[in-house]
Amino acid sequence: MKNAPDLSAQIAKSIRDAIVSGDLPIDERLPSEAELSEQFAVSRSTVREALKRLAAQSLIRTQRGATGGAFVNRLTFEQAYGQQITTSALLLSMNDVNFDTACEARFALERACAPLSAQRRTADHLATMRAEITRQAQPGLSDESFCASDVAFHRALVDGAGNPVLSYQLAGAVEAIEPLMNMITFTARSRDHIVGLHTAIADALAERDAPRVDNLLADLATYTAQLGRSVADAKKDAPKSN
Amino acid sequence: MKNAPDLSAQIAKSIRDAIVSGDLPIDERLPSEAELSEQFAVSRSTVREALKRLAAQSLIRTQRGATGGAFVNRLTFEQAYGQQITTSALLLSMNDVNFDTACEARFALERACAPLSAQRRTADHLATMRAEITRQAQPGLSDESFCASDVAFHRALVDGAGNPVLSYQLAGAVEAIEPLMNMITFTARSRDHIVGLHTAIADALAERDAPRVDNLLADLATYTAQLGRSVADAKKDAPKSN
DNA sequence: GCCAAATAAATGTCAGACATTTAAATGTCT
DNA sequence: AGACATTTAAATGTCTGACATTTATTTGGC
Repeated sequence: MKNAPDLSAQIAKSIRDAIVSGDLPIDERLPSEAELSEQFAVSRSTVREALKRLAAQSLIRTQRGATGGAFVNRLTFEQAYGQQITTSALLLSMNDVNFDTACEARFALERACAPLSAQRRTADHLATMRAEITRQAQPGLSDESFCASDVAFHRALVDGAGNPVLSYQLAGAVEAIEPLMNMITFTARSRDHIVGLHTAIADALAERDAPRVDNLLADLATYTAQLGRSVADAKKDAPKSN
Repeated sequence: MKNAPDLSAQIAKSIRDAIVSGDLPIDERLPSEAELSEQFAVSRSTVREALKRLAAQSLIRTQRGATGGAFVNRLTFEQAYGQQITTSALLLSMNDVNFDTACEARFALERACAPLSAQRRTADHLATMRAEITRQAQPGLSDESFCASDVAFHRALVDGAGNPVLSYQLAGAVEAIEPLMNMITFTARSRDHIVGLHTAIADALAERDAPRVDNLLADLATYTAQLGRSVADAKKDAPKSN
C-alpha cells in the first residue's frame, strides 16, 4: 500500500516539516550539503535534489561562497502572489474550467473587497485606476494590452482594501482569468461599455459609495459573462477554426 | 545586474514554460533524463535537479521502470488545495499577520460565497454542517478539535456554492487561519455562542435566505475578531508565558 | 593601516558507475 | 496455442569522486 517515496522526497519532507513547525526559524542556516548528507546517511546528490525541491517552493534560498549555504526563506507576499497566479492559471487551463465558472468566482471575490476598498482606498489607488482607464480608452490598443490593463485596474481596486491577505488571495482569481479573457475579441463597442463601467466604479469609489460599487461590479460581471458566452457560441458554430 | 540563475533553475523554467504554454500537453512524456541532458548540453544530475523542482510544484510526476519517465501532470483541484493551504499558512505565520487582518480577509471572502451557497447548497452540504455543529456542541471536545470542526463547517458552506474555483480560492483563506485560531482558548460560553451562530447559519441556508446568512456571518466575524483581540490582550499583559 | 594575494568553505557542475523497478520480449512446458 | 517463467532492456534512483566557481576571511607585503 505504502508507495515508498524517493529518498530525496523524504528528506525534503523532513526539512519542510521542520520549517513549517517553526523548528527552523527564518533566516536560519541549514547544515551544509555535506553535513546533511552525513546526517541523513545519503549521498550529496540526494540531499541536493531535496534542497532543490524546497527551493522550488521558496522555502529556502541558497548562497554560494564561504559563508553561503541554504537559508530558511521568509516567504514574501510578492513570492506568494507569483506562486498563486501560476498555480491558479494552470489549474484553470488544465481542468477545462469554463469561463462562466471562473468569472463567477472572480467577481464574487472581488465584490467581497469592494466595501473595504470603498472605505480605505487612497488617492494613489484611485490614480492608478484612472490611469488604466485612460489606457483602456486608447483606440489602437491590442486586445492583450486591454486585458492586462483590465487586470491592473482590478488589482488596484482590490489593493484599495488595504488588506494584504485579501490582495494575495485575489491575485489568483483576478490574474489567472487573464488567459481566458485573452481569448475574447473586444470590439470597440464592448470596450466602450467596459470603460464606462470602470469609470463609474472609480467615481463610486471616490465617493466611497460601497453599494454603488457593488452594483456596478455586478453589472460588469454580467456583461463579462455575456461576452464570454458569445465567444463560446462562435466557437461552437465554427469549431474547426484552426 | 542580472543575477544569473543556476543551470538547473534555467532548465526548470524552460520546461515549465513549455508546460504552461500548453506546448507540452497533459500526460505527455518528457524525454528521458539522458536525452534531456543531451538536449540542454548539461549533465544528468543537473537535469535531475531541474526535474525535482518541477515535481515539487506538481507539474510533473515520474515513474520508474521500462516505460517510465517524467510525465506532465494534470494539476488536480485536490493538489492545488494542498499547495494553497500550506503556502497560505506559511505566509501568515512568517509575516506576523495579525489575527484581525487574517480574520477580515477570511470572512470577507466567505461572505462572497454565501449568496451562491444559499442558492445552490444541496441537502448533503446541510447535513455536513449539521453534523459538525453536533460535534462542536460536545462537552469534552479539545480546542483543536473544535477548530478543525469549525473549518469543516465553513468548508461545507463554501462548497455549497458549487463553484470549484471558489472552493479552491477559499481553501487557503479558511484553512490557513486555523493555526491562528488554535491559539484561542474557547470557553464553554464562547463555544455556545459560536454553535448558536452556526445553527442559525445552517437554518438560514436551509431556507435559502441569503441576506440572513450574510448578516449572521458578519456577526460571527465580529465575534471571532473579538475573541482574537482578547487573546492578544492577555498575551500583552503576561508576555513571558513560556 | 591599507591593499593585494592566498586560503578555505561552501554551492554548482560533471562523469561514470551501480541499484532498482517495470514492462515487454523471449523461451519453455503442457 | 496458451499459460507461465525467465531474460532483457530502458528508465529512474542512488552513490562516489572530482573539479569549477563564488565569496568571505585570512594572510602578507608595503
